[in-house]
Amino acid sequence: MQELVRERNRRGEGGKLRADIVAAATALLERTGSEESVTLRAVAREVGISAPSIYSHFPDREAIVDAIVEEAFAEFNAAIEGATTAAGAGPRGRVRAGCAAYLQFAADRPNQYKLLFGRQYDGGGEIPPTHLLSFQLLVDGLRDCVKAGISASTDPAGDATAIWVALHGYATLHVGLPLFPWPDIETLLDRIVDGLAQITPG
Amino acid sequence: MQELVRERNRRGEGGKLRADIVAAATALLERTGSEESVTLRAVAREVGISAPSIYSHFPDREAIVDAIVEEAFAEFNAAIEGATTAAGAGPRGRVRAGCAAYLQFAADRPNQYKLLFGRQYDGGGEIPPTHLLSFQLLVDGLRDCVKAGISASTDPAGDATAIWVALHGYATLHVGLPLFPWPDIETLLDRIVDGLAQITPG
DNA sequence: TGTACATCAGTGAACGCGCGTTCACTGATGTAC
DNA sequence: TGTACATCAGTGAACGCGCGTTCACTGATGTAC
Repeated sequence: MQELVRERNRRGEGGKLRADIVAAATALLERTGSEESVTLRAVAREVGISAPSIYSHFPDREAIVDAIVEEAFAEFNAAIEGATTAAGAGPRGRVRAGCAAYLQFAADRPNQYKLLFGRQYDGGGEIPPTHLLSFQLLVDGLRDCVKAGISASTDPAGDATAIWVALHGYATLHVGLPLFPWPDIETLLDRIVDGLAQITPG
Repeated sequence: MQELVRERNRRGEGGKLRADIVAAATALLERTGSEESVTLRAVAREVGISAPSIYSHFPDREAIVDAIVEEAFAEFNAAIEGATTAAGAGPRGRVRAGCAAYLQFAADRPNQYKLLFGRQYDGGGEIPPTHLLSFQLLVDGLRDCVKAGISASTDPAGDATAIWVALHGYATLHVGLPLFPWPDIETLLDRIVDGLAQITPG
């Protein structure tokens, strides 16, 4: 709970406050563990401004949360994409690296992850592509494995879904149940990827 | 929001109110979708009593939630155990039936399911056996598959963990993302069980 | 170069709300004599 | 069978709290003349 008084921005630099608000809200979310405790007043306290100041940059509390989600998805996608497209690995290696990065993000920022994929989403008639980029990369990866002759999959999208739910399940259960006798993460990842992508042995 | 006035219990029947409170709280949770909205006052409204009446039966708000969890786990475990021990199926059939019942419970009562496995649990030094009964049944089921010679698993507990996270991931993602092009649930279950339990083809 | 002024980046006080919890109580119901 | 009384199953009013949001404002900073 830092109660520092912020220095006022220069004229024309009011926009800086917006970024500070999102950063503070993100920190608050990660620290407190729940979206509900990212209150408008708590965010203001964290930034070191008065509560009404937030209304210059966000129409209401929910808009702050939306901004956290947007920024978190950007960083999440960048992490997965970066790991997946890293050179020097075959198609299975790229899929594995993407899955590992997925779990790494969830482990590093569990509450941001929970916000990304733990909320109800039924608005807008269609899921924004940003939300499915990691899934899309996974489907592409499985297709590459099939092309390379190392996967027996006849339905890469369906198998990618199976892998995705396994990753999501591990990401959320592992955080909530740290006392469970979890197997080694590398072993578990191998089993999930090889078992569900139908990687041919040998 | 029923605002009905409850009939006062007879003497010696005060205990009935406890059950009514838990039932109302559970209904409220399932209807509103979040634990936070199961407030003491909302529960009282739902039952049709005044807020202070709850203190005869629960020391505080959290105790109500704990009671929901306890009851929900009992019913969840009964559902899985019932499906698993149903006669007339081989070891793989029993595992599959248990997994199907797991997903059925999560689909029927998503918010109770979320409360069971979506919360942080690090208290008490050890996870209560009630919370892991379904997992234990799954491990036993995989062992039976190995014994029957239809699974190549060398680590039933580890493979059961992989299956569990996949089930959990599907249960939670499916509820939150209904617009996603989900594959047929039976197909997905087959892939998860056969792929991760290392069921030998044929 | 000096000054009036517009604008920008905020603030402080107040509102109504629902919350958890405490307190002193009430009135029906069963029981002892 | 009648009645005084204890007990039980609740109630109504009040508290302090943090919340989201609105309102009228302030004071520093840059700009036009």
